[in-house]
Amino acid sequence: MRAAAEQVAESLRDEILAGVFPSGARLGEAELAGRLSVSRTPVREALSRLAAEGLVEIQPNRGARVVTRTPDELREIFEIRLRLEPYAVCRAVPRLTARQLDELDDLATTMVTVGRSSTLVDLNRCFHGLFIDAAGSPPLAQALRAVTHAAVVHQNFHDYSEDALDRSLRHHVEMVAAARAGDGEWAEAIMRAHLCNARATMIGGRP
Amino acid sequence: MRAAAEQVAESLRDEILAGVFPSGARLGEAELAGRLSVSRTPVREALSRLAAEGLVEIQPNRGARVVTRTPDELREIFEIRLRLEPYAVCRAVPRLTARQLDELDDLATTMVTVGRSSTLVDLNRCFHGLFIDAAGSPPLAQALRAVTHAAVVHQNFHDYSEDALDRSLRHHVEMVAAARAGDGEWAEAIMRAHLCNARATMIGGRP
DNA sequence: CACCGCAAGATTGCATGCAATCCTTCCCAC
DNA sequence: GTGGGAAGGATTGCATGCAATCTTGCGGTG
Repeated sequence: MRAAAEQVAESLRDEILAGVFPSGARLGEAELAGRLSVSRTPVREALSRLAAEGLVEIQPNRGARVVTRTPDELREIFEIRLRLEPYAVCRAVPRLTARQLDELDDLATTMVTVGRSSTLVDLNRCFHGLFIDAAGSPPLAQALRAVTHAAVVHQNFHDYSEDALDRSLRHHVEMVAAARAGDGEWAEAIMRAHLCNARATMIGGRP
Repeated sequence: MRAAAEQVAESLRDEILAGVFPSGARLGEAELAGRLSVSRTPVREALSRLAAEGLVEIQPNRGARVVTRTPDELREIFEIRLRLEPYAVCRAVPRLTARQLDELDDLATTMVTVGRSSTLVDLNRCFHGLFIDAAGSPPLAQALRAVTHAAVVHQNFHDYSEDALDRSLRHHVEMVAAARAGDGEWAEAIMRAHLCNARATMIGGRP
């Protein structure tokens, strides 16, 4: 993409995922343009892009807002992730380099030590993102990022019970073990459990 | 989206999916703006949008082109569809109205009669799109449209063998029967076979 | 007191203009 | 004859300006 627009999009994406803009926050073009010292044109382009990524929604003549998902949509997003992300992990395992394995190890162990901090969601995003990238399938990565991003916006680990959070972190560690063992099937199974655990705690039990 | 930009995007989307612009065709901003009697601004916005939809790819300072997928990417797109579209059909079946069932019937039977015409791909797109919409899950629809669009660009039924095309059309009819019976499991199974059949003929046998 | 209509301010949508980058082609040196 | 390089044209990227639309606050009316 274009340099300035790319920078604006990246900055906005980071800030939205970091929670700087809460869900539903209004994103005025002029305000963003002023904040980043660019014209409104690249801002509009970035907003368009983020809208397609599922991070913001644009209403004609009414501006852009950070997306708000209904509980139903959140549940659906997990259904999609459950069907794609385990597959991505299975594909990724045989392609992981030693360097990437170490990085995953770092992320998993760090997440255990940092506890409930704001960096936890960042580390989690990196962890899942690394697997998605390592799957080596641009279409898969595109499809998954759209839904994982949308989920992350509403995920801050605050809702996790002590038990659920503990399980989630152990899943990461176990997934790295499975990856080191080269067992894609194992890693895929853990990812499936990982997402079910997340779904149960985020959405609540089956109604 | 904005009125003019929306119109440009829709027009471009239709023309790309209709094959007016072949895969890899250059999409100059000035040319498109002139053709549709708008300024370059909405054209740029539409191209950005279509890029996010996976229909075109934008290279910085080098303009936009209709996407070209490698065989590997096409194969991956089918892997994604195989994991999402049967699920979408299963969800859609209990939600289909009588009117939608009739429409599906029309589409399926029409596709049998028209034979290998250029409208076949359009009808096919409507058929699959109706199921996707009827699933009633915006995130699922978004994820699926991105990959199905990209696949349609490279799909013109020319590569289908007589047998494969026959199977494909019968699948549609059977899917409608399953939907009328309210049997989501049945419809889901046929959709899975339908996609495997398409994958086999479009990609070729397993290497 | 509540509700509807209206006008001013604010914001978005599009057109246009200019600078930056890329592609083409021609020329020159080897 | 071939390869490298530079100038010209063409195209993209961004900034700015203006018209159209929406939001907000106020006044009037029932």
